[in-house]
Amino acid sequence: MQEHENQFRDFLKQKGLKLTKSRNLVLEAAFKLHEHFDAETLYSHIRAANVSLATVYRTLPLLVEAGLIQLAVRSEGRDRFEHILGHPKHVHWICERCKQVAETDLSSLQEALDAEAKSIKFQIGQITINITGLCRNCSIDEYEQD
Amino acid sequence: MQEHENQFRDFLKQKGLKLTKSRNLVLEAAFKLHEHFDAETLYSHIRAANVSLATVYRTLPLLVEAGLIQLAVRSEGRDRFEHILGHPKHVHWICERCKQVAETDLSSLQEALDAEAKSIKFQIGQITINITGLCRNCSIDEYEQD
DNA sequence: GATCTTGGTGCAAATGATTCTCATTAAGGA
DNA sequence: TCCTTAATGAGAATCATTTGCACCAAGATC
Ligand SMILES: [Mn+2]
Ligand SMILES: [Mn+2]
Ligand SMILES: [Zn+2]
Ligand SMILES: [Zn+2]
Repeated sequence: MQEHENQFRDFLKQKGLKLTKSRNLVLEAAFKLHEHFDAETLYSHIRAANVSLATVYRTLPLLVEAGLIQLAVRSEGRDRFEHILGHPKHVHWICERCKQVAETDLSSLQEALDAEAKSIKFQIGQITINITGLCRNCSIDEYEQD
Repeated sequence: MQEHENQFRDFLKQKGLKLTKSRNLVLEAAFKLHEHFDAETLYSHIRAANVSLATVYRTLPLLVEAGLIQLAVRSEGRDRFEHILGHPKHVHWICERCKQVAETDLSSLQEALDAEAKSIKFQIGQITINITGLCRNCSIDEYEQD
């Protein structure tokens, strides 16, 4: 039994919700993927098991509330998530030109954020640090174009 | 003539776009408001001048590209923006319970981010740091509830 | 394990923010 | 002032996400 399964079960029990076959499939799909995913992607991985897209949409916020996944970015009009467990906090560097998303460790910023949170007495749930701009390749291209 | 007007005019000229009455009204509305705003809000402030909602939506990305405004948060399904000029970079502390958004200065993090950017040769455009969780009041409430 | 209560599910229709189409207008360079 | 062409208003179209509803299945109880 994986840790995320335990965590989800505990979360549901504590909320008086049921652990269903469909919810479990959504969870498993989310942890099988190791990149950002949207609802449709998750759905494509489990539709064969007769899980509806609506249920995927209904389960996603549960996983977020359980602290298992989080919204990573929103691109092309769709919300893209990523699982959290086993995936250390990171910064997203989003290239506006090629749309690629790079990640770097967040630890160098963590301390400053925690201090700030403490001073305003804010209880941190999730941290999103997304930086848009030009990746190395694309800023080189820009230069050459002029 | 305000600085944002100059900046917008220059941006448009450099892109070969026209400075129209409607675009100017959108710009002015965005800088008259000093909180986060969505397209509909902007629209409500200038609809009397016969500016269409479509034009508001068309102008918003121009203002973003011009570096005059940026996406602040997405809440209740709507994109909310904020103007940048005269509004130093800041972190958003978003309470999941009361939905209030507090802001703190970003300068303590700026240095670490710049160093990181330099090392991966990423040219920073905009920085979004949004932290969700519980604000002081709401975390007190949670405690009392149990 | 059978029963019961209640939330969960699939499916299809609804919603709503954002985008697009198109006929008409107006920047702004010549 | 004239001309070219992008921009605009109005409304229709998109499409990710949400909902309503009739049936189903967790999981608590006995
Ligand atoms: Mn990520
Ligand atoms: Mn802000
Ligand atoms: Zn790139
Ligand atoms: Zn709060």
